[in-house]
Amino acid sequence: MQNETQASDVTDHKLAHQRNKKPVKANREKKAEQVIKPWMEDLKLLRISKEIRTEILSKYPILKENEAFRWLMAYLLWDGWRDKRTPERIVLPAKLVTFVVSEWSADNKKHWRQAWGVKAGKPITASLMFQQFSTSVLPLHLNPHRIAETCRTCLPACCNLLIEARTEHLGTTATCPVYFVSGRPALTPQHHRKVLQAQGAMQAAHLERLRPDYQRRFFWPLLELLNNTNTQQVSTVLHDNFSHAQEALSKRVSNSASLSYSTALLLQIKHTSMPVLYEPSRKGKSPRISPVDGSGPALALPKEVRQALMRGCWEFDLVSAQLAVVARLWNIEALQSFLEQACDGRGHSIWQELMDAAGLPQNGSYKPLLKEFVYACCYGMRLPALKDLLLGRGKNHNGRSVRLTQSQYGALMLHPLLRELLKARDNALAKAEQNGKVVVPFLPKAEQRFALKATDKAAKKYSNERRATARSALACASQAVELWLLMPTVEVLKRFPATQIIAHQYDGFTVAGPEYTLKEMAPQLIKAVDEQMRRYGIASKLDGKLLT
DNA sequence: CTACAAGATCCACCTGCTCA
DNA sequence: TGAGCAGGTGGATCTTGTAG
Repeated sequence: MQNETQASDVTDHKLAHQRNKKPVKANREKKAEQVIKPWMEDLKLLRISKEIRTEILSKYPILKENEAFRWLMAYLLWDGWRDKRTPERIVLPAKLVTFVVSEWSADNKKHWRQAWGVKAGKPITASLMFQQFSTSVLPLHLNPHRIAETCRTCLPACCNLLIEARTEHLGTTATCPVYFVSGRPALTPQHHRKVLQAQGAMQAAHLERLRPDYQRRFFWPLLELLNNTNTQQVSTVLHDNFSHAQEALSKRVSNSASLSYSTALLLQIKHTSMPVLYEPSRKGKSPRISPVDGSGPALALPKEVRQALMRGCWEFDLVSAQLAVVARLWNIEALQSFLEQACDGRGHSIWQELMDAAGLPQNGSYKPLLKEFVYACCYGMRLPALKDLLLGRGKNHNGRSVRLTQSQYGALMLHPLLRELLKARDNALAKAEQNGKVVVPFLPKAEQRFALKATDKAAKKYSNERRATARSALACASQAVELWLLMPTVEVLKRFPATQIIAHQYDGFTVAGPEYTLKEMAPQLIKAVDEQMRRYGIASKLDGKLLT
């Protein structure tokens, strides 16, 4: 440990003082343990070796001050101070550490500041502690709104489970990896049944909580389906594919920050067998259904990693969904017929068309840029900003290296489809501002109107800027349509009880199940959604493929 | 451009302590 | 008791990622 020497300077004399007071020579180590019995017992149960236990005591007598700190220390030591007899590692969330630190007394904080050479005024953060202990403990995600509550209730319970798990494994296996992720331990098989019951109850409780608000909404069946998944099946799929996902992650060319971010997410997914619960946006700004509290990370993984993680499942998504939706909502006939041809296989894709128009090479590297550009068009980005986006100026660059030249930009903007799109969206914006709402006639009656809302940014700084609110309403409207288009899948999925959705990503979803069942189901699913789209004149289709 | 989640970091502001 | 400063807190803004 790099900080041993620093800290021992501060605390050694205190310990010496204690010892001088009670000069019992018999067995210094044993005596030391007796003095701070309760937390030593905990450390024993956690199988921190005696060698380390006594070492901790001599270096950090201050440990016994706070109960929460005692546990934190045990976790950190487990990782940072490993020896032959304490080989395991704990992963714990950054927020949990921060929380525990916030429970420290002022003296305690002062002590550690000194020990670690932290400048006064600078908070003791989780990352700082991780640095100090040079561990591979990773900061993980927790919902900040719920963290305090989670920590208060979870911490003691988790510790008990941890102890139980390790006690049960004593003598049976040499190693017993127990991880703490999001404050929840991965459990031994012995606990599994209990956990499944608890998870079932959790899913039921979640649905009951949502019921009063959303039961009458058109997406309720989907919400019910998503929140009734069999977690065991999901975690089996993920567990089997974990090595593939790691491989995919290591192959991905990426900067180290995003790599460690993804690694942390992956670890969290691996070691939490929690059900993925979904709910509509909490802020009520979007009709989209997204995962809640801790289940989100699967969505935030880079696409290729996520696909590797779900190998063997079928992934379905709508082809250029938003574009097709706006073509319909804003009556852009040229775009509509172009997309129809592309879907039928008569034409080619819109991306290809635009790349050809701008004279861009067909190696796929420009597609993400174009995609971002086109969607930005759909959501009302103004011309100068659009130009900056394409020419690689301005801030929002997302680490992309490609950009268009001035002449490529000029050629692209001359494309008739694009001009139509821009014209139509300006009309739509103007109309929305004039009416104070956006109306989508083919949605269920109660769901047709979308009031103008300020975006987060606009609400803060430009609360009077009405354009921004019109943009947001347009976004909500087309996102609702997207959800509406997917609704027929619920009926189909219910006909195949062996299958289930293991991830829902706004315009698509991933379905797990037996291979032959999936194969049989896929065409029916695609047919159902395509019918829905034909009914409303949306020029898109459901694309399904087996992830390999 | 929209929406979402979580983490890191900075800074304004508040609290509470010391000393004259 | 008020001036001045140290230390802590919470909000804003940035970042990462996802989906269109």
